[in-house]
Amino acid sequence: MAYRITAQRVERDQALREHILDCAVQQVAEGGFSSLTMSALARNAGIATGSLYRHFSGKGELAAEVFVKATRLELETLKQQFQAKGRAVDRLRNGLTQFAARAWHSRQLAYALIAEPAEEEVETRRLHYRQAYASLYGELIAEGIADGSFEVENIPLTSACVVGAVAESLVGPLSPQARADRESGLPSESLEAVTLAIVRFCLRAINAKEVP
Amino acid sequence: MAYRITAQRVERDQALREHILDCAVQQVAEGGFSSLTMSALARNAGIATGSLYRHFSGKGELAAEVFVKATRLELETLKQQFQAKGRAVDRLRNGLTQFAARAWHSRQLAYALIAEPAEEEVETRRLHYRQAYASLYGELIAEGIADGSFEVENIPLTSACVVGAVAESLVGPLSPQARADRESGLPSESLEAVTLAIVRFCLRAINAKEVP
DNA sequence: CCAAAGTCTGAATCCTGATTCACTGTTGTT
DNA sequence: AACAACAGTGAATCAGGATTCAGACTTTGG
Repeated sequence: MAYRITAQRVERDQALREHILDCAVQQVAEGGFSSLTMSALARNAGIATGSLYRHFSGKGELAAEVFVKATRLELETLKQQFQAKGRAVDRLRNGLTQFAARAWHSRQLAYALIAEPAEEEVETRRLHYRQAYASLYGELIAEGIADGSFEVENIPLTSACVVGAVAESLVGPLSPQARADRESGLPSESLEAVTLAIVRFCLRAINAKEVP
Repeated sequence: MAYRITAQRVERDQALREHILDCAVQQVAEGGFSSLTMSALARNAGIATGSLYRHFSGKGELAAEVFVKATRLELETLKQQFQAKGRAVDRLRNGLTQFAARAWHSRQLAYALIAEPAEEEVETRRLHYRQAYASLYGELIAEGIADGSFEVENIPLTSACVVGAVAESLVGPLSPQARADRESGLPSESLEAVTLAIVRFCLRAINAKEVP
């Protein structure tokens, strides 16, 4: 016995793992999942490709963790808004507004998380997190129903619709295509217009008593 | 001069091209885009891989044409419903119902067209056709507004939301994940429940006077 | 029937990244 | 210090599917 995994080692490993993930998220934020190659990542992180495999079993797992790390943040942020105090309508409106704004301000990342084709493992997580988003909307909708400000029959399906509506109305404006259009001078919707439309659409869809 | 492209040849070429596309669509309908490989397709179509390249410049173009062929059919079908005679509400309801039913009955294909990751060229078309769907909804909504049965401020964005809501509520139930769940005995929503939820959601979102 | 101009074939090749692994560097124990 | 056990390196290898291309075969016009 001449070697033991010391606490220091464990810490370093964790730190390095985080460092790798941070670099990976940044890479995705800048060039989407398609730009996330093992060699580029290794270069960015300042280590050898082989070393990546000490921390992740393979590309799929890595990409999935990147997705989860970034998505979880969005989910938590939304959750916080939804679980604040105040009326359900206001919380929903604030949450949606903030979500759209965040997506707007890091388009590439938002597009990558919402719609960019990626590894099977990422798609699995995507489905899972869409469910999670739906549940979040579902809870809030249920509260709104309870206090009489919303009216919805099938909460899970309605929630799915909301997730879809939000995603689609954002992905259009966020897509690489739209970016190309924008750069070639075509006019496009502003954040404010998109936000307003989404909020109205969703509030009406769930029969909110009060719509801006 | 000892060879000329005769009419017969042209016909044969067109027929073969269609045959290849038909086989490709069928393959996608059975196993999604991921099952669409050049060699499998060649085998299915009864020709050599090299021959595929006489009809399509490459995999990307081929996949894109497959997508377009299948999607155009759905779009046309929906268009027909939307441009039938009758009140806008009814046309919208009928269109959505039919769209959902068609997706439900060929799940794998619907999933492939709506959400499966695929070649860049396919993604481009996907974006384009989502726009086309949105335009279709947009026209109908405009008509409904004109006759006073709907009320919407931003038609393009609202239409995008509708597209998203429909896609998401269908893709959930249609996804490979959901299929796995279903097969392992978990209960899931019925077509009727999904359709009703979608119709209600959309009609309310566009402020329809009459909601089932 | 022949030569010219195409078309078809499918095994061989190319491409693009992920993955491996023999070797070198580190760390912890005695 | 010396050794054992692990960690890091990155060029070489692998994987898997698209693409090519040198014949073999067809069609056309004379």
